[in-house]
Amino acid sequence: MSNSATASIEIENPRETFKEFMASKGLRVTNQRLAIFDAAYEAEGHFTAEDLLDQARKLDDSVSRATVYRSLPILTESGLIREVDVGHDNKYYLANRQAQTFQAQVICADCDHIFEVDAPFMEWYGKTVCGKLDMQPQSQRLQVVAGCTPFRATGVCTRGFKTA
Amino acid sequence: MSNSATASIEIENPRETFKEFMASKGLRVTNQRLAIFDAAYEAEGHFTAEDLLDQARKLDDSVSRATVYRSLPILTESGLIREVDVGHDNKYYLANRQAQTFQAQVICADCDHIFEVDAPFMEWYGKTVCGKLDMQPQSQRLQVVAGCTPFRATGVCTRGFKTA
DNA sequence: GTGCTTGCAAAGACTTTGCAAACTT
DNA sequence: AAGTTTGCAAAGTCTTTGCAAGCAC
Repeated sequence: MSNSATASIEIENPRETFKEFMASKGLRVTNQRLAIFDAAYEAEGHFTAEDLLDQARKLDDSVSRATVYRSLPILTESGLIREVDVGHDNKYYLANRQAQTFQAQVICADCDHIFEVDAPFMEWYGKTVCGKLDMQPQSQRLQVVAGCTPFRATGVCTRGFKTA
Repeated sequence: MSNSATASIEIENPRETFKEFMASKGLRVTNQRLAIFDAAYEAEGHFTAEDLLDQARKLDDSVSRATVYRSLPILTESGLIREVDVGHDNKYYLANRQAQTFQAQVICADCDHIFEVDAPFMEWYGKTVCGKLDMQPQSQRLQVVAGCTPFRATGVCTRGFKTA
């Protein structure tokens, strides 16, 4: 799926990077923050704040919901996780294992799974449109909601994501 | 800004169209629903549910917040208004005066104004990506958050949108 | 008259915040 | 020791919902 020439620099040691980020910002390295970080990087795909709380508590049962909500902005600011807002529902988050460039999302209307897809032209688009408006792009997002052809034909989610 | 070949069919009589839509769905034509519709079409640009409540009450002071929230899905389903979800904050809505095709949004990071921009290639993009995933596109959105060059240079919003 | 709609107020869902205790540096 | 950070619970924001009265058809 990702066979473009898009640069995709692997982040070597994300946990250390996170500690260094906190140190550089004068933030303290607490067990709760590390548990939340670890939980985020253990996750396979996208997760919500609530998912993250559940997983972080398995690593450190003192983690509270408040701390998760207070940590998410730190994690996103560090670039180690990305926020993915698909609207309507909650916000989703995603470990940024590769320092990815421009990604679009395809949201399955049948199983709600979120697919991440490279979309390098988003950068060009942002610059082009903003140039006309005398503005400077800061971020962009592109999302497609789509029905799953095999699911609708067979009634089964052949990709292994549950049907709800 | 909108000089593409995009088809842009003007809706002749939106108010009648709305009444017909309700009749066809077996929904009753109430004063409240009409006031909400009228308020939506009086609005210049984007508005929130709360904005709509305020304006609709000027036309019919019996309109309640609950009815606004209950009417918004009807209005969007009829195609007479569009929902624009820029994430984070509330949802915004917009009278669909022209039956517009594919539009992207540019959100000003300085004054929060939402610019609507034609982006016909979104359709192509949705089809292309979904084809690879064996899916069928239902809707798509493209949004760019951008800083305002003149505002940052002069400290004044030269477009006339307030500074916050 | 029938039953969809309404306003009200309460409930929900998700997130933020005040405060004293606990912890990092 | 100094000052952040934490958990808890309460508060906040936006939206939805139960119910009896009211209105469109």
